[in-house]
Parts: sequence; C-alpha cells; structure tokens
Amino acid sequence: MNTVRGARERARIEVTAAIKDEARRRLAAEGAAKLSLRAVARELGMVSSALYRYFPSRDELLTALIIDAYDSLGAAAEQADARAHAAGAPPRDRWIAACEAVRAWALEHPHEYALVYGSPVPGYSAPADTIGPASRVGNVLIGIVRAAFEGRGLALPPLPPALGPEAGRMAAEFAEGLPPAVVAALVAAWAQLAGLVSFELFGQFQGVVEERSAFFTHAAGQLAHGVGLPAV
Amino acid sequence: MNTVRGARERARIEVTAAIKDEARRRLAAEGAAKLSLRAVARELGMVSSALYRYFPSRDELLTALIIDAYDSLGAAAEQADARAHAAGAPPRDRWIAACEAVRAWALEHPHEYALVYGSPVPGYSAPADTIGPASRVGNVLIGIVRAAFEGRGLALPPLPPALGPEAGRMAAEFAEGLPPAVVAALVAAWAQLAGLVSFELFGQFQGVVEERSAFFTHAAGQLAHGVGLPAV
DNA sequence: TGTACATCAGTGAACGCGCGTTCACTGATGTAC
DNA sequence: TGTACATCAGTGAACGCGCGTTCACTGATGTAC
Repeated sequence: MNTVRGARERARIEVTAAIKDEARRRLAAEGAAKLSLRAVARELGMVSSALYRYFPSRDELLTALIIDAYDSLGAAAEQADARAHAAGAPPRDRWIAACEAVRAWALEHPHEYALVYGSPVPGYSAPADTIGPASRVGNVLIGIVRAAFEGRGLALPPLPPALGPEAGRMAAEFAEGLPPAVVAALVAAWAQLAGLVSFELFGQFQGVVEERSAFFTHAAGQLAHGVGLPAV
Repeated sequence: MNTVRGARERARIEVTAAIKDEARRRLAAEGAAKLSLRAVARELGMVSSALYRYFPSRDELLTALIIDAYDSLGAAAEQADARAHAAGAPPRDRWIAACEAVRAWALEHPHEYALVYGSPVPGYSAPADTIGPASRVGNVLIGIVRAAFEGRGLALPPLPPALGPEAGRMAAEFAEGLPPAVVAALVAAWAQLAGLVSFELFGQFQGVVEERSAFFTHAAGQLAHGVGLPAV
C-alpha cells in the first residue's frame, strides 16, 4: 500500500524532483548565493508562488539540494570503494579509488560540490539534517583504514603528545577502536583531499598543474601513506 | 615631487581606500556574490553613482579587493617566514610558521580568504592582474624548501615515473633547480594547506576538531614531512 | 454507484524592496597666462 | 597676484530589472456516505 499512490501524490513527487533538478541547473548558472525561486519557477513554466506548495522558502530548497549533494557524493565514494573491495584491491587502492570517485563526482557536479565544500552561502545556515549525509565520505575513508588496521597492515603516523587527548576524543567519537594517531591523520587527510579537489575545481591549478588526473592520483596515494596505509 | 600632491589627489587616494574598506566590511556581511555598490555607497554616505568616479564597475571593485587580499595574505606569510628565518629556525619550523601565518590571516579575514580560495564568484572572472599577487604564498613555500635543498637537508619524496614529465615542467616553470619530485609534492602541499584552512573556516570541522590550533600545527608539520623537509 | 464536501496544486496580482548603470547638472579645486 | 578657463568629485533623478513572499481565487482530484 506504499507503492501505489494516488495521482496527486505521484505528481507531487515528480514536481518536487523537477524543481530540484531545475534548481541544480540554476545553481550551475548563477551560484548558490543567487539561486532564486522565481528563476526556477520561470524555467519550469510555473508561477513563482506555486513553488511554495513544495518548499516553504528559498532556504528550505537550498537545504534539500545540500542534502542531495552530500548523499550523491557519499554514494559515489561508497560504490567506488565497494567495487575496489569486491575486486580484492588492497586498502591503499581502495583509498585511491574512493578519492578518485570524490574528484570525479566533483568534476561532474562542480556547483553542488561548491555548495557543500565551498564558501558558505551568506545568510544561510545549514540545519542539523545535513550532518548525517555529510559524514558518508568520511565513513568510507574510516572503513578502509579500519580494514587495514584489522588486517594488521597499518603503520602508525606520528602524534605529538599534546594532541593525544584530542585525537583520543576524535577516535572515541567517530572511529572507535582505531589508534588516535590514525584518526587524527584521517581527519587531516579528509580536509587535504578536499583541498586538492577544490583547487582543481576552483581554478587555482590553472596554469600550474596540467595533467590533473595523474597528479591527483599521485597526491591521493601520498594521502594514503600519510594515514598509515602500506604501499602494497 | 611624488610625495606632496594636491588636495584632489590626496582626497582621491583616501576615498578610494575608504570605498575598499567599506566594501570589505560589506563582504563580511553579505558575501562576495551579493557585494553591492549601492550598499557600499549608502554606508559611506555617498550617492551610488559617485562610486563610478573611482571604480568603473562592480567587477573592478571586486578585482581590487582580490588583489589586496592576495597581497595581504602573501605579506603575512612572507613576514612570518622572515621572522622565523631571522631567528635561525630550521626549514621545517619556517614552513610551519608560514602555514600558521596563512591560517591566522584567514581566521582574521575569513571573507577575504573565501574571496580568493573559496568558490568562484558566479559571473565574475578574475583578470590577469591577479596572477602575480596570487603566487606570493607559493613562493614563500618554495623558498623554504629551496633553502633546505641547498643546505642538502631535503629528502626526496616518491614520484611515479608517469608523472615525471609533468613534474619536470612544473619545476622548470616555477622552481628552477628543485627536484621535480619535490615540486610536485609542494604543489600538492599547497592545495592541502588550503584544504585544512578552508575546512576550519567554512565550518567543516564543527563538531569534529576542537583543538584547532594544535591540530593545524600538527598537520602543517606532516605537510612539511611530505615535501621532504627533515624533522629537525 | 452517485453525490456532496474537503483537500490541495496552481494562478495572478500585489507588497515593498534592492540592484547596476547612465546622464545632465553644480560647484569646488587646479592651471595657464 | 589676479583672472579666465578646464578639470573633476559628487548629486539626484531616472532607466529597466529582478527578488521573496502573501493572499484571495479557481478548478481538479480525492474521500465519506
């Protein structure tokens, strides 16, 4: 009784999706700060006030786009890792595969990537619903490192004593059972991965790096080394 | 005869500075995409059309802000490195000092940092004048690594053969004389440094990293290791 | 199965607002003789 | 030193535009009896 719904409900689902799709297109054209309900409605051939039947405000629409983006990016990373895992790849190759999936997704959806990992949209503050989807990529990386750790194939990165308690807290909170030094390195690697992708996407590599794929793969491998994953 | 100018010229310099200062304040309040000449003029008690005596368009004002931001950030990094150098610090400590200066500047000027290293402003494309100032931070990092290299205290990071030509080209173009493997690692470290700063600034570390200073310093040290700088 | 009523998607006009840019103008500052 | 003219900063009105959101409405779909 959940599968077949009335025409109204099916229409609602379809129109909601159409609005989000069009909003993503506008996002690419204008950027998040200038995303406008009126432009979305215009493009869909609707009157602007009609959108209020689907989203109570512009910010709610933005939130929906953010959640979708995190989910889509997270799914891409999960799938890439699962494929590598199924093919019997060692942790280091799974790590690189996941990183490459993040980059590929970002290149395909640059404005959605900017929406979640770029500068915050002024005047907008993300609600709590975005936290869960936001952690999917991180969880993939944690999973890979955990596999290496449990297979006793993880080197311990250095950790200054002053950072011990903080790293211990992070480990307890996000990656129970992993050594604090590894968790600290993981968090840094996650930010550094985003830095590599952002620089390429936001044009900072223009005139600097030409062979971006090969460069990125190499850098991802270095990140893997940084969190303690063995070379083979 | 260059020092004492007429009242008009002095006024022009002062008003230009006042406009940029106010624009920076508006930037912090609204973000770059929504920076508006009218709001700047209003805040300054001028009429909006008066600004056109100083900047031919909104985009030219944005360009001026970008160049100022790159220059200010570059100067901060240069000064931090110069201080560490003068105090006899080894390359690794100079590297960390420069990274910390970048982070400190970013925390003090979050919206200017976002302007240059965040998502691109939609509809705006930076002109060529921004290239020079943009490279100052990179040049500081290159200088530190070069000092270590010339002091024969640099370890060679790994470099996959496939990346040899690309790394060689980058070395020839930006850091003549340094080993290609080091230059490739440098470029990656530069992007990764920005990733660490951006994550902290853009809220990605909220609920994840608490002791941000200590965490950053540790991560900067790891970056130093990644480019081959020796531990002491 | 048919009818009366409730629900809800979408309309169109209106609200008050802000934007970048142009233009003819005024009046003060600077310059040439 | 004084005068006539040129330069230029700043004014105020106007252009045409887009925005988010509200509200009373119409007409189609769904539901209860």
